Amino acid sequence: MEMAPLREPMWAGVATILVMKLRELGVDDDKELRAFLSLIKGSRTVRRGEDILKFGSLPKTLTVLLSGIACRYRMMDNGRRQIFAFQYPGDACDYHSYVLSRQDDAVAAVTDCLVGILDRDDLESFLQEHPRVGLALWRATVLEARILLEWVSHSTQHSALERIASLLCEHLVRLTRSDMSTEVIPLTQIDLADASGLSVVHVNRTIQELRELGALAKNIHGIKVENREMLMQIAKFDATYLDVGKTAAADPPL
Amino acid sequence: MEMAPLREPMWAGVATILVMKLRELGVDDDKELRAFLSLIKGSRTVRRGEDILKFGSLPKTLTVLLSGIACRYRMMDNGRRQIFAFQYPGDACDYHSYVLSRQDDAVAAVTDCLVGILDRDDLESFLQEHPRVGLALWRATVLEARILLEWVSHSTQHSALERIASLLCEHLVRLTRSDMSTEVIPLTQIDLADASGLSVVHVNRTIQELRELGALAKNIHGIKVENREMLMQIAKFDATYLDVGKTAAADPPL
DNA sequence: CGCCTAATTGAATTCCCTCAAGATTCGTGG
DNA sequence: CCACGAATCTTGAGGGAATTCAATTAGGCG
Repeated sequence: MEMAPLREPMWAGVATILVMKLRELGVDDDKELRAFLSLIKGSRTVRRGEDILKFGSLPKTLTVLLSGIACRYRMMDNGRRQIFAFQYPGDACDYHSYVLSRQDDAVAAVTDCLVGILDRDDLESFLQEHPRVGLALWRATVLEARILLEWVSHSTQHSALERIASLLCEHLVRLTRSDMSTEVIPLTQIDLADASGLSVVHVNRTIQELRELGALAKNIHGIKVENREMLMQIAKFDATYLDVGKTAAADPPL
Repeated sequence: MEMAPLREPMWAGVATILVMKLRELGVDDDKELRAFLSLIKGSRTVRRGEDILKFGSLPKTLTVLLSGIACRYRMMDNGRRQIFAFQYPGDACDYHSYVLSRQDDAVAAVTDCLVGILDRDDLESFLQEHPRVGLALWRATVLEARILLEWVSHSTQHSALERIASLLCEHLVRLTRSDMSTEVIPLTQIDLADASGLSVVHVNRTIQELRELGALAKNIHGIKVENREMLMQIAKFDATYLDVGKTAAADPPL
């Protein structure tokens, strides 16, 4: 499934997403940004449902998502799939395996995806010379961990309605930020079940309740948000956990 | 609560724990290790139940745990406490707030603790010059995230018995590694409830079940492991998630 | 047009929660 | 060293949210 070599690589336009991401994470030196982009050695398309990274594979590369939505997951003993994180354009797929040299979970394409490939050793020496970029990637890891943490607190203390609503809000925000259509949230109810830890049956009933309440559109297959405000309210959603803190703490009067 | 200035600071002996930790995380240069230790500017004792770091505080420092057990937590709307992570000697208390400049959760002492304080700016410039240490701290963050991830997968897919057993196994391993007594696991059933997301009542019943099964000691107040093997088996415990991968992938024949 | 995946519905069950009251232990000060 | 209050642990009963199992319907795609 190799791409034909192109003079203008197909990810040229899409690289701006990576730049945006790194800027958000605190890399503000244009030279560094460009240098980082030049680490991308190739790209690969992955169709919906296929694995981007297999469980247990030895990582000689780092993979970044350039377009589409992916998820990090693991198959449990009982045959169910547990999704730990969703990934949007600009997110790296396998920070964890990069720093731990171990691939303990797999990454799959939730929609059709385009991914970029960086060489592990290239990146390593790059980070030696650009510790600021290293810090940025570290930040990205922590942000991902924060999302997981948010899920944990939701899953133990809140009702299914709130949890599903939360999950949908998160995707709504991340879709918007990635300039993707928010017309329909491109997740199946099975995806939602695997991510929330609820059964598919109950996810279905919850979705129906959200439709009944008017938060989601009725008579439609797929998940379409009808009333964004209402959904946010049901989820008691607060998007700050998705961001690097540019709040008060960032610039204290020191 | 300032310490009297001592010629031999009381954390002198305890510093070896930090060195061990950093070695595990891949820092093998003795000079770097020593330099890192010299960043510790002071220490502080915190009594069981007190906060080490308050929610929302502006971090000008990084705090490392030198002895005792601590936990990262957040108070939920409904008044319950959700514990996200336990910390053992050598662990930093607030990586997250360090890289995000934001303190979104609090840290409390589960047992009496001694913590060391590093200056934020000192550390920042140190990391600029020692990117390898930065990578090590990044690794530590990822390891912490891995533990959380393990909890997530357990909490959705497994029974209370397995979950509590898992939690206990984790502490057993971490106590052992920190050269602390494993006679009694120094957590209350309330701590376990806050960490697992189960109700105290149900934690209690689960503990009793574990006692009945012979995994925990009977007729004892506090939690004492009677049969380590059995507990591991009940939890289907696999400790690899607690480690930096020193497996096959770490030294490929390149 | 037919297959496969996804969505939907119903019924019975189970695990865990809440509420509420007691028993036990710990820590602290007298 | 003992006593008292506070925290922790224990026990019972009843209820509810989400699960499992099983079957059916609807859509998407070749």
